[in-house]
Amino acid sequence: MAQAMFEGDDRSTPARIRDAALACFAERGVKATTVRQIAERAGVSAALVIHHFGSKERLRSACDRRVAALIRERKTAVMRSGSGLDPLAVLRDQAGDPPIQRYLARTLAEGTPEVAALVDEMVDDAARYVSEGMERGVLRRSDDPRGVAAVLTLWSLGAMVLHEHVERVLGVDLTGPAETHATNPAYVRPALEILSHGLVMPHWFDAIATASGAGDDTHSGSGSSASEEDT
Amino acid sequence: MAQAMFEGDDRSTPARIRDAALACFAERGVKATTVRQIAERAGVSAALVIHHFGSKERLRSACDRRVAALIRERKTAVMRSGSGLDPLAVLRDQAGDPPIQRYLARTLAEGTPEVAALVDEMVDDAARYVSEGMERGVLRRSDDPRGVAAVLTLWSLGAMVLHEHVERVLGVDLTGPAETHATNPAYVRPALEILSHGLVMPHWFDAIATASGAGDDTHSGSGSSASEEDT
DNA sequence: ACGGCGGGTAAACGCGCGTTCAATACTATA
DNA sequence: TATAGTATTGAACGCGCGTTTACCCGCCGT
Repeated sequence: MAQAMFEGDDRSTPARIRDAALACFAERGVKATTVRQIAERAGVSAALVIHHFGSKERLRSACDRRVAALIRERKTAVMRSGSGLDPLAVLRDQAGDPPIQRYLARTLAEGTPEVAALVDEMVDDAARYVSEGMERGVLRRSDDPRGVAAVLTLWSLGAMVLHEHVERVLGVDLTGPAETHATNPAYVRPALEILSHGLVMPHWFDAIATASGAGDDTHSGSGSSASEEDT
Repeated sequence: MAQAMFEGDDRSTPARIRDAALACFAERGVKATTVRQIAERAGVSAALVIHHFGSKERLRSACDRRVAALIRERKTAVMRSGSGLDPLAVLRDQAGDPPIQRYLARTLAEGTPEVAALVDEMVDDAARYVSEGMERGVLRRSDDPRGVAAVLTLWSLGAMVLHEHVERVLGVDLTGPAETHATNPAYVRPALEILSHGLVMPHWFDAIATASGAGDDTHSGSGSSASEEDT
């Protein structure tokens, strides 16, 4: 009874239940959400939730597919508009309701096949966009454009999963609406700095790369000490 | 009875229980782990687990503190050895047992105060190391060294949380022992490339930065369209 | 010898979960 | 109007959870 059906709610009952589940999963996580909570939010009985979806697990799967569908739908528009480098751009401006970003932040680490497929698609899209950017001279060339795209995508999604820490450390809520963080320098500025100018000085890069064996695909063990690499 | 006590196990019973819980939490997650599973793994009864720790939640808190302690202990050694730029370096080489990395990967997104404090410390350490690197001319200068360090740390930890996706996409297990991935080019190479050479060409960086408002701390709204920025 | 005490346990308790069931309200077709 | 079928429900079921209880046993000080 917490959120009874509005008169003008034209969604079907299964759709309303699914959206209620989506919101609950996003707020509390899947395991911490009970079927009764979902039912209450959708303004129906717990029995009806099971009647329409068979089980909580299948409802969760329906939510996964719903999120994937919404993102795919939005993706074409975003890529057409030209900012395909940023996987988070696809997630932004989803009008916050249903809360897709928080749902993904909760689900990305849980390893469902639907989400895995979605991540794979994001990497593919990013790879396409990175390659294109390199050909057009916007991005620096690389031997491994797909690797670059993958790392880029995973870093972005990782930051989204850790949004709580990002907010505490930098004061930026990555799961909020775009305008609250897309122009917020606290996160964007350092990220842009790193991605454009780079961080390590070129001279030192060579030393690090050869020492860690990453500068040579057919590297020898190099028997190095504790000196490590990457971020 | 799955893993009864060895004769030569000199750990106290509470310590054995805590380590068993650590392993279970790392493998299955906290909510999915039952007190009885922990008890069985430690070779004791479920009642004894509660007797020693009061509740499952306080046992979990003890695990958090244990992990934090192990990392802090290792930290000084790693920083002394000179590779403080990489927060993952601190997590590596923990001898895999107990599985600290997987525990953190599970816990980083769950928002306990102990882990939050640990992340804050990692950011502080990275900030110190980044500033030092800039002064020594190893790293490129920045107006916001702490922001750079924070983004770096969060990207690394995010990749660790998404280790499952990293492994599927790039074939690198970030939660495994160091030698399996520290020299694996699939992840390290693109990451190093981005961090050293940068990605976006300098000429384009200015355009992006001003368009997104990140190039100016006292920026005007710029009323931009869908064109976004960052990773 | 013995009493108490701390480590340890088996059994049970109560709760809340996902799910099932039998019955009711509603709607459309014949 | 009768009938079939679907949407929806309250109540209950069974299970497994975290936790509690009552009890046991071996050791140590006296």
